[in-house]
Amino acid sequence: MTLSHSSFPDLGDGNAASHHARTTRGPSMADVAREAGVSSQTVSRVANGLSNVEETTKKRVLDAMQKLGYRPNRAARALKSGRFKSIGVIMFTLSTFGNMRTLDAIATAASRAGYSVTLIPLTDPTTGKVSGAYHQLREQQVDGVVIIFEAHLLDHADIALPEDLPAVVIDSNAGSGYSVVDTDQHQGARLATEHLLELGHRQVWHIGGPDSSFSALHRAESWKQTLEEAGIKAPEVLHGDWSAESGYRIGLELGKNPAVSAIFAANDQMALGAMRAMHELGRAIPEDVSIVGFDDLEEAASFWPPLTTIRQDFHAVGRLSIENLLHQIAGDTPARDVSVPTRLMVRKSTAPPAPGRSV
Amino acid sequence: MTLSHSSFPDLGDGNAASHHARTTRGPSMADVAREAGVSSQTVSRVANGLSNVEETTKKRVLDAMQKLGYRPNRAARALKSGRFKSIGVIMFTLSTFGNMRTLDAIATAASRAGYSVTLIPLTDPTTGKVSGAYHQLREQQVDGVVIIFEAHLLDHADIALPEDLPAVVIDSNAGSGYSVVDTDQHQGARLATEHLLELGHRQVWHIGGPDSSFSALHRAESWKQTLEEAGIKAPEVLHGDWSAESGYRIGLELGKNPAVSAIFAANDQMALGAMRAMHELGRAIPEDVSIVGFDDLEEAASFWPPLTTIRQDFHAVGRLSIENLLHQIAGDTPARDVSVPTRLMVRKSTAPPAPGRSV
DNA sequence: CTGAAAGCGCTAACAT
DNA sequence: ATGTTAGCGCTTTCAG
Repeated sequence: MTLSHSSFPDLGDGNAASHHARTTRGPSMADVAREAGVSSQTVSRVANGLSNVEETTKKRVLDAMQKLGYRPNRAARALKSGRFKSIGVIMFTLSTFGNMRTLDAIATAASRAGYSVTLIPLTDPTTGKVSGAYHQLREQQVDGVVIIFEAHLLDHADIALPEDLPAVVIDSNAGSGYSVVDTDQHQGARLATEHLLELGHRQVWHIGGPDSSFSALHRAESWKQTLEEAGIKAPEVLHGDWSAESGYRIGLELGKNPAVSAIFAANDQMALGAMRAMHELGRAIPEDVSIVGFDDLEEAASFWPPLTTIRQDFHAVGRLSIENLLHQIAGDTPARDVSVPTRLMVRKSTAPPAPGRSV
Repeated sequence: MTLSHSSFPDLGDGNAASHHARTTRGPSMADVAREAGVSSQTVSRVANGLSNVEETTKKRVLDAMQKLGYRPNRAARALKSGRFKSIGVIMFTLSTFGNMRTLDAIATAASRAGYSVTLIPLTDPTTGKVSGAYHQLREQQVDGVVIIFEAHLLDHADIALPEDLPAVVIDSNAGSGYSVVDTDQHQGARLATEHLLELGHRQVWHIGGPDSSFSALHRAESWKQTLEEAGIKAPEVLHGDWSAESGYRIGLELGKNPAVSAIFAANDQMALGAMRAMHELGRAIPEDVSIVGFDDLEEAASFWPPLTTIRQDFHAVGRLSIENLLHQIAGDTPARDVSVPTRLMVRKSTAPPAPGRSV
């Protein structure tokens, strides 16, 4: 592996040892134009891939660009055109598995389309409050934004976007006026619940996310509905906070009740916590109690026992968000709401109930 | 929760229903200047917080800004000044816990300093190859870059940076000419190994990361050295690929050997995989074999049993990178290399060896 | 198909 | 302490 500084093609001399860095400017269109013996206009046309340039001229320009190592100046382009080839990502926290997967996909899809991605952290680190996103955005110079929600952090937040700024929200239920891209929470929760029911369990308990989260809400709703369609009255939702710790706490309660044979946790972390509780309580998984998670973390297959869970396609969510946003930027009207299906991953944490153990 | 479009302060009329969005431009310095009855230069001075403006004038300008809802145009500023108030983050994959945590800290620290963060995905998604970072960067308009390494992906990559571009590399051993900020891998691995030794284990096996990774290399070196200092000849390193799956595979081998009573895995995922292997093999943790990880994932405390591991302070790594980079951008010469210490988190996966079991 | 002119919004350099 | 001038590198508009 090497990692080396390389000098600029057009600079043979030593460093300026100046105080403020980045004094160097690369070649401009004018330089290329001079080199190629054309007007800078023509260079611009070539740079933007416009059609009406003769082949031979085009080649001359391209050669000149190559020779000088020309790179367009985005600032100048933005200043003039009002477009930035940049999309902003507004998020509250990066440190969740789903968000980072999604961001990864966003970055990849955006870069493929020639857009750069700017992170816009919304919580003002100094005050801890959500601060004027609106103003931030006017300043940030982006052509559109993707908003990744952490609903439970948002109770008191108004995110007011400039009216003409294309936006996509990644979260179910974002409300008025926005394109929404999200995992199909309903379908996922139904898959999980039906799996347990089909195994022969007569009741399924649910460890839910915080009740301020829309994803959590939808998963709980769908779990309840699936149960009711099977003629089962759903028990109360036990609300965790997505953390393994909270799943552990709730799992301890649930585990003490011998009637509990099947648990659907709203994410893999809480499922992990619940499994730990069962281990401590001496309840065997899956013999005594079956557990299903949601997300399919990388590690879920290595939990003990390997966790049956619902796989979310975060990559698709990210990719489709950008697709949608790019359409909006181009002035098209894309599909308003996009729902990404999930898949049930059956592993070792679920099995039919032990005979005579369930209610 | 509300999420609403808000109209521009200076626009009362309806939408233009135009094709290409973002036709609206906010008020410029000239507008503010007119409103306040001063020259746009004075507005610029106020906007940049320069000292030499009279209080009353300053207030007039501030009021005008407020009234018009003025926001500076970064593109114009960048075009003129050659500085962008933006830092680039070059990374190969977002989808690891550590990288994400680090990125989070970077975004926070940068934003606090008034810098925005631009993601620069280095692997060209279309070709899958590492493509001209150099050119990307010249185009991206950033004042500096933080490079987050995944060394094992980098075997054939030359990252050539413009010579005068401030840069910080997050990885031990990055080589020539760069500021390096990283977790103190040596200290961490020593902590882990010593912990096992102090418990009374006579030998410690090591599940290492891929041998193309510098972090993995350093952890392995330090493990070996610690062992040798205790008069123990270290066994061969078993190389995984950071995944839980690889830890499981290696754990299966290790577990079959009754002499193995203590394992140090180079990350928590591999430790998790090794634990799964022990469970399947019927080797009790920690009674039969002790396991130590590295990273301290959020979930590590909820593994079964809760994992003893080395906590990395990713947040500090991110924050210090930005600190260092900002110094460079300002023209100062910051500390060249920064090492962030780790902490041993003792949980339930380690214990003294069962009597008569170790070699 | 190509070029000339104008100006996007800002700041650096020089007046006053 | 404030204003004037010039121009960053590009694209848009209009002429040829």
